[in-house]
Amino acid sequence: MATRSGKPLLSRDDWARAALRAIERGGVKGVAVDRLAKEFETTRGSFYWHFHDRDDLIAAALELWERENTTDRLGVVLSIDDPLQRLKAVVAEVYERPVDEIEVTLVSEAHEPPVAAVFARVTQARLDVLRSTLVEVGLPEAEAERRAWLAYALYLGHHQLLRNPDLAARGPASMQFVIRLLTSP
Amino acid sequence: MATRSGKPLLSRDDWARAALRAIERGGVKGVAVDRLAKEFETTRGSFYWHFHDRDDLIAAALELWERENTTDRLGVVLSIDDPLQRLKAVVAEVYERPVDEIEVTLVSEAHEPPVAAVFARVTQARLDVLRSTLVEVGLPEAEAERRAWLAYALYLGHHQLLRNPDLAARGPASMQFVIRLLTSP
DNA sequence: ACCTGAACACCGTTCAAGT
DNA sequence: ACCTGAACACCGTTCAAGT
Repeated sequence: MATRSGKPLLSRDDWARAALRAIERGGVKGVAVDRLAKEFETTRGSFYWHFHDRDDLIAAALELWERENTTDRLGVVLSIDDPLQRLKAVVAEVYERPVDEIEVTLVSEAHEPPVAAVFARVTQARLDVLRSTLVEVGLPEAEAERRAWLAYALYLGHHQLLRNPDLAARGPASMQFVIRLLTSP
Repeated sequence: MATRSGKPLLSRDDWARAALRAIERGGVKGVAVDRLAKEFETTRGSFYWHFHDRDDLIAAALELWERENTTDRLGVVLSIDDPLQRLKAVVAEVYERPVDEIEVTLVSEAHEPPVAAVFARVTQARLDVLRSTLVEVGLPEAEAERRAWLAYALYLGHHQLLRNPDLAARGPASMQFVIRLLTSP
C-alpha cells in the first residue's frame, strides 16, 4: 500500500524534524518546502497531506524544540533550593551558556507569525520562574514582576546587540551588575 | 530618448522611496521588486539597471530614512543643555513616543543582512549620546559606557516584548525605574 | 491513508536587444 | 542612458488522480 516504492512512509514528525534542522542552519526563512521535499526525494504535493501550510510546519518544528528543550532546562534550574543561588544560575545561563541556534531564531525572528506563539509561551514560563524566585529572595510581588520583566528585556536586547559584529565590541554589561540590579532593595 | 512612452523616467531615488513605503507597510519581507515594478507600470528588468539586487534596494531605502530621521531626532535631544533633563528626554522618547514603523523594522529585523549596517550605525550614534550624557551627569567613562549599553539593551528587549500581544500585558517596566537605574551611584 | 504530477501564481536575477 | 521582453530557477499552494 505504500506508494513510495522502496522508501519509508513519511510522517508529520519526519517533516517537522527536517524543518527544525533547517531552522538551525538558516533560521525560519531557511525553511523551504520545496527543498525538504527534494531531500526526502518526494514531491511538494505530498507535504500538503501532512500540513496545512508552511507556517504550520514551522510551528510544529518549534514545538518539537519547545517540548524537548525548554521544559527540561527550566527543570534543572528549578531544582536549586536556595533562591539566590537559583537566580545566579538563571543569569549565568543567559550570560555564559553557548548559544543554542534555535534560541537565537526564537529571539531574532520572534515577530514572524509562526514563531510568535512559541516565543510567547517560552517567555511566559521564564518570566514566571524569574518572578517567583525574586519573591523568594524577598521582593514584594509587584516589584518582582517588574524586575523580572526588566531582566528579561535586558536579556533579549543584550543578545540582539551581541549578534551584530559592529556592536558586539562595545558590550557586554557585566553579570554582577545585573544580579545587583535585580536584588537591590 | 525616453523609452517609457508618456511615463516619466525612474530614478534610483524613486525606487528607494517606493521600497521605504513598502517597508512601512510590511517590513523588509514586504519589499518585492516584482510588485514595485507593477506599481510603476514598468518591468522588473528595468529595476536592475538602477540596483545591483534587492538587498541593495532595501539598504538604499533605509539610508533614506536614516538621513531624514535619525540625525534630526538626535539633534533635538542634543540641544537640551541640562544633562539630566536631556537624559529624561531620551528615555521619554523611548517610552512615550508613538512607534515609528520603520523603527520597528529596524529593531525587529535588525538581523536581516540589508538592515544590519543601518541598525549598527543608528545604534552606535544613540549609544554615544547616552554615554556622553551619563558622563556629564557625573559617571566615570567606563561606567557610563556600561550603563549606556544596559539602557539600550533594555530598550530593544522592551520593544520586542511589547510587540507580542500575549506578553505586552505583563509590562512595561516604569520609566522612573530606568532613570534611577541609569543615574544611581 | 498517503503520494504523484501537473498546473498556477509570485518572485529574484540575467541578458540580449531595443530606443 | 534607460528600458523591454523573454528566459530561467526557486518556491508556495491546490487538486484531480493514482495505489
